[in-house]
Parts: sequence; C-alpha cells; structure tokens
Amino acid sequence: MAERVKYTMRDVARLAGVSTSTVSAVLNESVVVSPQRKERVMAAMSALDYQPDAIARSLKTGRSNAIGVIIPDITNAFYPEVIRGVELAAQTAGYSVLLCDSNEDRTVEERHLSALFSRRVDGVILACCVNSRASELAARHRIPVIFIDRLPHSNAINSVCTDNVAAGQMATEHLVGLGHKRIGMLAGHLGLSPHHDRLEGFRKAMQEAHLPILDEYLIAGNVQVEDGVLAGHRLLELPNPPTAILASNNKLLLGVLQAVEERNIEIPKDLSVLGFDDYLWNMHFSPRLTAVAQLTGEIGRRSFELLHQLIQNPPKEDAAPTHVLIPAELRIRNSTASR
Amino acid sequence: MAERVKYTMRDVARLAGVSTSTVSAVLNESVVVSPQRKERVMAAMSALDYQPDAIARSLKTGRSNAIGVIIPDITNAFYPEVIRGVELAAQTAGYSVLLCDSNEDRTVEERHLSALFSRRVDGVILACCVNSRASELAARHRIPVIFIDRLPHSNAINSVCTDNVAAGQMATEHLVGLGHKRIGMLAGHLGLSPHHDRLEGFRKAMQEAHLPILDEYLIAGNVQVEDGVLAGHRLLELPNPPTAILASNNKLLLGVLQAVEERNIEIPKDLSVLGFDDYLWNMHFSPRLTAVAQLTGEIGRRSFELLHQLIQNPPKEDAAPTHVLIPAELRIRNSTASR
DNA sequence: CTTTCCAATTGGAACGTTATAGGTAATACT
DNA sequence: AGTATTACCTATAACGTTCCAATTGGAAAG
Repeated sequence: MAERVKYTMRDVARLAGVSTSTVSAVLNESVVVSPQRKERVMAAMSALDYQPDAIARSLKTGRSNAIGVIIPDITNAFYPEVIRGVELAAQTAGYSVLLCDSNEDRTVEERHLSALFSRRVDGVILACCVNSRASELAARHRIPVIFIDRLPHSNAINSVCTDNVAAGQMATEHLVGLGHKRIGMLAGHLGLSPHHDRLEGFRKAMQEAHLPILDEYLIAGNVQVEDGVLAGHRLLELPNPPTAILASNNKLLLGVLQAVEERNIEIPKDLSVLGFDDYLWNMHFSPRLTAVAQLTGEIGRRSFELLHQLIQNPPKEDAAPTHVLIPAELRIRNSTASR
Repeated sequence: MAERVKYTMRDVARLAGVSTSTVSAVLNESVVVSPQRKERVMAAMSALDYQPDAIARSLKTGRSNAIGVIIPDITNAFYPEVIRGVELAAQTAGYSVLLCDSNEDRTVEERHLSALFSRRVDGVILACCVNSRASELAARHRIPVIFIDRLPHSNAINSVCTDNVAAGQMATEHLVGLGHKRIGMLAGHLGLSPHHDRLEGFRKAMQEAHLPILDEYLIAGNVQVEDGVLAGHRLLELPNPPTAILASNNKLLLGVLQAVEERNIEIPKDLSVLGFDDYLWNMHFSPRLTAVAQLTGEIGRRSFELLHQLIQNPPKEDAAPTHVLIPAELRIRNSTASR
C-alpha cells in the first residue's frame, strides 16, 4: 500500500473522490458527513495509511496540543516520578510533552522557555530555578504556566505542590512524639520554597511542643551529599548533640548517614534520622529509612489537569490564580525510635 | 513595547520598511543583506520582541528541529541519566526533545511513535519494549531511529548501547578473580537484550575459567524487587548455595539484599553480591555496593550525535546501520570479597 | 411545476514562514 | 553608448491544514 512516504489530505480526498473539506470534516467530526462518504473517506485514509500533519494543523488552529515541562535536574529522582504523572495525564488528553532540563541555571531556563513559546506550546509546567523570572516572561506571552514543587516569591502564579509546611511539621511531630527534645535539622537551601517551608513547619511543631529551637542545631546552605556529610559531623560533634536529625532532602540524608557511619553511631539506638522524599531504596536500606513521602505522581497529574483547564477556558486577566496543595505522607520505618 | 501578544514577520517587515523576504534572510542568514538594512531589521525585531514561529517554519521547511525519545519507564533511574545526556546534546544543537513513556507496553509505544511521526519529528531515540515493531514502522516513514539500551532481534537498526556481554564477563571475572567458584546469577528477563547479553558474558567468563555453570544457580524471569527476593531465597536455601550472586539489574539486587537480610547472612563475609547499574545510593549502602556501571550520559550523548548525523545526511537505502558499543565500568566497593 | 428550504458538500482564503525566480539599480567592461 | 556583471531586494507561490461562505441537489410545500 503506502508506497509514497507521506500522503496529504489532498491524496485522501482524490482517492475518495471528495474535497479536502470533507476529509477534514470526517477527521474532526466538525460538521456532519453522510455515512456513505464518511465510509469512503475512512477507507481511503487507511488505504494510504494517512496520518494528519500536526504541524500544519497547529499552524491553522493556533494550538499545538503540546505542553512544555521544565525541571532543574532530571537526575533528581523526584522529577521523573512527577514527569510520569504529567505524561500519563497528557497522553490520555492527547497532548505531547516537550521536556527541558534547566540544570538549575536561570539563563538556561529562560532559553528553554522562549524555545517553548516559539514552538507555540499551549502551556508550561515548571519547577523553577532560584530567582526565576519565568513568571514575567510567560505573562507577556499570555501562555498559562503551572509552577510545581518550587514556587517563586510572587503569589500571582498558578501552582501545584506538596504542603511542605505541614510536611515539616508532621516530620517534627513524629520525632517529638517519640520523646525527642533535641532535634537538629539540615534545612537545605532556604532560597528554595520547599526547604524554606519545611523549616517553617519544623519551627511550628517545636513551638507548639514548647521545645527550644537552637541555632546550632539548624544548618542551612546547600543540598548535596557532601553538604550533608559536613553538616552531619558538625551536629554530631556538638558537646550536646541532637538525638534526632531531620534532613530536608534525600541527598542531605545520605550525607548524614555517611557521617553517622564514620562515627560508629547506631541508628536508631543512638540517633533517629528522617528525611524527605521516599524512594525505592529507602525501604531497603538498613535500617529501613523513615521518610516523609511526596505524592509525586499526584503532583504531576494534578498539574497537568490544572494546566489543561486553563488552556481550555483561559481565565480573565484579573482572575485569581489557583494554588493546589498536595498532602505529604509520613512513612514510619526503622530509622526513628523513641528516646 | 511588545503590546500585542504575537508579532509576525510582516509586522517586523512593516516596521523596518522592508519585505518579509528580507526579514527571513536576516533571520536565516540565507542570502546577503546590506548592513544598514540588517541593522534596521534587527532593531525592529527587538523592538517588537519578535519570536519566529517554529510551527510555520517547520511546515515550510519540512524539518521540525525536534526529536522524540521513547523509553519504557522513566521511573527507572537509568533512563533519566540517559535522557539528560540526550537533552544536553540536543539543546546545544538547537533541538527540542519530545519525551514519551511507553510503560513497557508495545501498543503504547506504537501510539507514541505515530504521534511523533505526525508531529514530523526529525528522528527518534528509542528504548523499546519486548517484541517491538518500531523498526518496521519507522522504516515505512523513512524517519531515522536510534535504538538504545534494549535492541530488537533484527540487526538492521542503528543502535547505541552498553557492551553488555563484556559487562557480564567483567563482573563474573571479578568474582572469579576473588576466588569464587559457585556463582549464581539472577539473569532477569531474557527477552530483553541487556539481560540476555549479560548472561552470555557470564557464561563466557565461567567457561574460560573452566567453572561449571549449574542450572540451579541461574534464575531468569522477571526484574522486579519481589522477583529478586524470591530468587535470592531460592539460591540461598540450596543445599550447596552459591558464594557469590550476580544480579542483572538494580531492582533484583535490592531483592537479593532483602533476602540476605531476612536470612541473617553477612555480606561480604558469607556472600559476595554485585549488580548492574550504579546509582548514588549504591555507595551509601552498608556495605557499599560493588556494581558494573553503565556510562549513561555517554549513551545519551552518543545516541543524539548519531541521530543528528543521520538527520543531516540521510544514508542510502542500502547503507549498513551503525552500532555503537559503550564500555561498562566495574566499580569495586565492599559487597564483594575474596573467598 | 415552481418555489422554498435545508442538509450535505465544496472552493478558497487564510495561518506564518521559506525559497525561488525575477526585478532594479549601480558599476564595470567592450 | 550599449551591454554585462554584480549586488540587493521583493513578489509570490508554496507547505498541509481548517473553516467560513457559497453552492448544490433533493425533498417538501405551495
């Protein structure tokens, strides 16, 4: 059959003995076509193995049925899970996903953004870099953007993310409930909203439990494994070290674990340890690691849903943005124990 | 400035007092334009914040400057690393990446593939499902495809993947070199080329060492953690159990580790254990896990390079396909010890 | 046997680019 | 002076769709 590489609507029309308008009508079910003709057109389409040209369609309709997803580092296991949620939802809605990795670099993020605009994506889902200006750029193009995971300071944005304040509070309350009073926290990069919020949750829980928040128990800064190792040692060599440590992300947690091992401290006997984000291997570590899990797939799904909705009925200029908060989930395993 | 949402080449042309042809020429540097006019056009472009419409351009030129990437499961940490390599290379070459997850389902894979063709991607990078028919589909559309990681049976394809036979052999030789004679292997799904090849490498190494390959030491089938647990127990409860176990992927390894823990066996004193793929947490496990690492970023980079090359000068109908083999890397840590 | 009406069908003009062929001046060569 | 040559520049026809306005051909009504 399909001997030529690419057949167009004209070819189908010719073969079926109808006009291209009719073929288009059959394809889009936009206007009624008599059963016989519809039949003929369908036959012709499958005889030629005709595939409509999405590019041409986009040019005409002004809609691409594609969305962009920009994330700072696909190597961070959190994002692939989110992407999967987005992808699944997008797929069932007939959308394609353009994936971009900004590598935590604001200028790369902006470059990706304008490439996406140039491709006329219908919307963008974005986990932004520090000091992102994405919001302004998008507003100028009137393209809907959903911020996920990390939120910029401005509140005039649509967002889907974990309720990190509640998550931080929940984690801390778990430790408090186990009888811990001296709790340390590796708070991560406070310029990033998740870390900032988790610290706030920590503070809230400590205050409500009437426990003191000691400056030397709080270490903020970077978020890599090495930073966790350093901070872990700093906490553990304190004259009066914490009996529990909360790490604001998974890499910091790995760092703490390394520091702990280097000092021959036993978890959870001597020290309780707990981190954010829960991955497969967390439950295969020894001890199995207690963690506050984010519902990553849900974040992905919800953010596509919200975006899709904004695409289909664009809100008025002055409409209030939507903020979706996804609850986190405490998964108690063996790295935390009562004091 | 940019008061209207979207400006076209006509707007720029009007403002600069030239024809659209000239604007196009400036944009593409296709024909020489006098310095003064070029200046004027550039000024007009930035005054309007003009962004060329990639869709219209694609329609005209027949090239989209986009590639598709289809993978079976983005949640498997191997793929994000590969994707990052692809993305980086694509980005510098001015290509966008359309990401699709086939969820290990052949029909989904095919749906994605035709969506990509419909979007007129310039090429596809594909880690295929079992029994994939992607090769035939792509050939019919004359769109170049690079198979990565998993190769279909046919040899008439372009591919970039780890030299898994050598990798399996290397892993086995490491164990043999440590004095192990009774070596078990969780071989994974033999319908997938990496697993199949690693087993072949294992066989080769055992034969060359004149060691017997015992049927009861070889367990193939599925590739999930549970499968690893089951297989681990089966090996360890053998009257004469292996002294070393090779797991053909990371999840199987996690399963083995769980079985080991449930039986209170000590690694590496009682049993040496080693897996394929090396992730961050491998080196933070206790004991730190020996692994055969794949150069994931390199696989991504090379596959884009090869694809780009095929896009730029399409090979003749009967040209031989290219196969790129990337070496693996043995990273010796503390889960393997001499016997 | 007109006329009216409605549903089914089609022609053709966009959408925003690129590329080719042709046009126009200015300069260089007989 | 007439003709080539050069160097820019532009008009215009695509690319493959969609969609509106216009057309057609019956059937129903007069």
